Amino acid sequence: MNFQERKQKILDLVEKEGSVDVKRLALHLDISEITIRRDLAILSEKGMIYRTHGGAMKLSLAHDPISFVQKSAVNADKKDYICQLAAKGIQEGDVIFMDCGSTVFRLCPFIRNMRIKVVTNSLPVMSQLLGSAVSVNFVGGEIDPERQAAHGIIATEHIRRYRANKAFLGVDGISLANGLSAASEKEAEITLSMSANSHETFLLCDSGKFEKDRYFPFAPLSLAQTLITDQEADAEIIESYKKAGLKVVK
Amino acid sequence: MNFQERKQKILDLVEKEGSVDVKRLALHLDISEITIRRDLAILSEKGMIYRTHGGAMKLSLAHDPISFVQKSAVNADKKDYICQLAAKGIQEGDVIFMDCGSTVFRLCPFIRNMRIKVVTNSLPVMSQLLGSAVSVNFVGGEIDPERQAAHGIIATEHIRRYRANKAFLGVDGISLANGLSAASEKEAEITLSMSANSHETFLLCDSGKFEKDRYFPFAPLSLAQTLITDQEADAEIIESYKKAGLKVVK
DNA sequence: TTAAAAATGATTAATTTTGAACAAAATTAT
DNA sequence: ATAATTTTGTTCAAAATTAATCATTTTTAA
Repeated sequence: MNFQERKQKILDLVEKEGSVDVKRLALHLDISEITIRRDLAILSEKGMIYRTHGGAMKLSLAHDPISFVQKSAVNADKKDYICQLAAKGIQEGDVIFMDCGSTVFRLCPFIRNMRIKVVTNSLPVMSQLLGSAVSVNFVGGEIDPERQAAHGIIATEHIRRYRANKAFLGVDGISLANGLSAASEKEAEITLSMSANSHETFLLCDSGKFEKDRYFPFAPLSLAQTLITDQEADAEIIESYKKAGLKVVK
Repeated sequence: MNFQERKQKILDLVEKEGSVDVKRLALHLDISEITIRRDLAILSEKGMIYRTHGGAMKLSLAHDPISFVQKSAVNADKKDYICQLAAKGIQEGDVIFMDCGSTVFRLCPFIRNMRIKVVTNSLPVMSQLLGSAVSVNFVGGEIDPERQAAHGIIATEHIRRYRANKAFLGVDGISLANGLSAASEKEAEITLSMSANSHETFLLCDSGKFEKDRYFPFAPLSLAQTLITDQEADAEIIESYKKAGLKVVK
């Protein structure tokens, strides 16, 4: 295995994983650590990776959205389960909306290899899907650094310019009495416009949010056609949502 | 087995496997290693394969895609000098356009602490400015993964919605005869609309691009009011640009 | 046929790459 | 803050690869 081949593998791994460490590379490529270090030194010299203590990182956009990745790790299992179900509802050629929720974000790995168009206002989603088979359309507007997403008049106008088959949206709360609720007006606005401009709306919502109302109730349950949730969801509550007209997948 | 036959087999193998090594080729083609080396030297001389230590590999695998950050590091000194000058032209409260050129990208560190609004179609620029004092407005649209930026109808429409004091734009070529030229139609479109919607247009252009024409000439010199360049710029050329109406800063 | 030219192989020296050992620097834990 | 650990840089030696030189074989052409 010569330098060129190692270089390929290292770069691939850095691209795929976001970061690598010397030990694992040495083991994986079956070569000494000192050589890996030399390789990394060359690659970072060329500006192709960012050298860290003990390894290297992807440079470019990787920095900021990483913080989001960690946040989305709360209830990761449930969210992944939900996303895996959601991905089954997507076909090649689809045009889909994805909002800036942390559950929706976890849909990315499941759709990277699909030839679909994604319209999103979420920076982390875009970052995850760039360079994949997915064609990404980012919703423009003022960027909220905290939410890592675009919101506002221009963003909703942008969304209105497009027509999607499916919208995959997160909500912060859902209840029979007050419908869907969000933690901020801004997010609600995006949810509404994405839903309005897509043929079918999927709600990605873990069971922990059932019968919880958040700061800003903004829509009836009927905004969505399908609710995708996890297996711990209470049967009785599900039944009541079904009666309200939602198709529930779990 | 003569050279022509070996050449064919070597090329086939390189194509199929991606990479080959001298030892195996010598064994496989039943010929000495030195001959294989000579063959590889000829093939690589002709640019048909990439010679590595101990073997050879496919050109496409050996050549690595230059990342944006890496590209921006070419002529970094000149670019930084230009950007430092450009930053002096920015005041608190300004609304500025920044395009997706690699020179413009390097303006980011100089403006991070300014309370201004930046409208940009460049992902790296946005990434650099997020979390700083700058308020970032990202131009939406289809994201070109290679250029790391948004282009197209929706992007230009988005730009038209805003009015900026100043536009900081890169060009790929500039000449007295043919004006400004770009490497792609898409980039030219963005440059034009940013310039049209800002009060003053600054061209950030290192002297290496003077009197060079690129693929797509798209505007006369008069599109910009000010040209910011480096100190190595030829005095005579500068004089001619000044006569054409440009204010030149260096 | 026979000399000249070209291609190949063998040997050896030079170069490049890799690995090992250890001190210096940086990071982490106490 | 201090000690322990990890990571890194440096130096040197070993191994692998290549380049150079020259002899041998094969091909070419008069």
